[in-house]
Amino acid sequence: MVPSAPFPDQARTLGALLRAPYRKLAERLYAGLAAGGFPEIRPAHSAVFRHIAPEGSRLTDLAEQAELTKQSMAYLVGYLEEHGYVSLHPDPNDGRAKQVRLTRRGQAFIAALLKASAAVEDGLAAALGATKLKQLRDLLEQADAALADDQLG
Amino acid sequence: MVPSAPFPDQARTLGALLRAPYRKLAERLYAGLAAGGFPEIRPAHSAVFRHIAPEGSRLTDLAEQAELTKQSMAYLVGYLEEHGYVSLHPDPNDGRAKQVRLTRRGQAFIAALLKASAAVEDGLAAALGATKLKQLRDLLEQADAALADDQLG
DNA sequence: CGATGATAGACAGAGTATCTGACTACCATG
DNA sequence: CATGGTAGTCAGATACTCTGTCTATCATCG
Repeated sequence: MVPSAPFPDQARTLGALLRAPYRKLAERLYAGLAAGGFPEIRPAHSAVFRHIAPEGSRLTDLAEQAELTKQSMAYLVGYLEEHGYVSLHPDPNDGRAKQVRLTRRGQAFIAALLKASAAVEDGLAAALGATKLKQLRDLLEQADAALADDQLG
Repeated sequence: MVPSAPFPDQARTLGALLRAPYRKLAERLYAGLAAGGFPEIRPAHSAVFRHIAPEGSRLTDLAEQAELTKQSMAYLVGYLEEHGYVSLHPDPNDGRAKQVRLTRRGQAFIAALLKASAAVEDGLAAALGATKLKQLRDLLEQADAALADDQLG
């Protein structure tokens, strides 16, 4: 028996409502990707894949877009390089900089990720209906935009 | 200039759509709580506060509800005890077990958290409209329930 | 063109949040 | 009361993030 919690359902915070499905989704997704041939990729690495440009990105740019420090991004990129998902090249226009580029394997991972994500969404569309799923997406975008606004309480 | 990313807006995964507002919300919330007198509480500690029963909970129960190992939960609870948010008591019915109870400070923190969360939601209601916020909450719950279902693709 | 300040990235070290494995003390059942 | 299960601890590892510091390179200005 689970005793009453101090956060009754009516009072579930929006944070809790956002976190719960996110966790489940991420777990499902990365378990599927691991089973599908990409076992070394973990959720944190999406910070790289989400922002890397097709023509290659500089470490500092990746860090800034992901809102991480350069050191943290270097840690993630180093791991991905070791495992063959990205390659590093000197930037011809800046002797200090390195370009991070996706390898074929990195591109294959992104394709698999998008496919796996679409599969989960299809399952969700089957459960909720496509209309509701679209609504959810739209509302999440609107909420995110509102939360990015510093005016907010 | 930000170069084109391989995840165009149309293709933003649901995971990305869930994570972005969650991160912003959590940052806003915990920054506010830190400023409001609870600087030592971090998001991970919500695993304790979310599940602890008013009459006290056993460590193992907390761990199970939060889907963490006993060791991880012990780590979080130990920190909260050090900082005066919970107290530990022997379980009168089981010599092996300990009850974790909220102190007044712990109760005050939960009250502040709920208040701060409500404030953010009010801001969001002002930005989106109360109807949309309610819809978002409902859809998140439905999506979470669907994701908990193992049948899902 | 050379000095000065800013930027890209690397190196060292730390802290948080999780895990696994092995252990002790206690409970429950036969 | 022996045997097996459960509650919690101890030890150690890993992942991911940070701060501080440093070198090499770039950009600008006199």
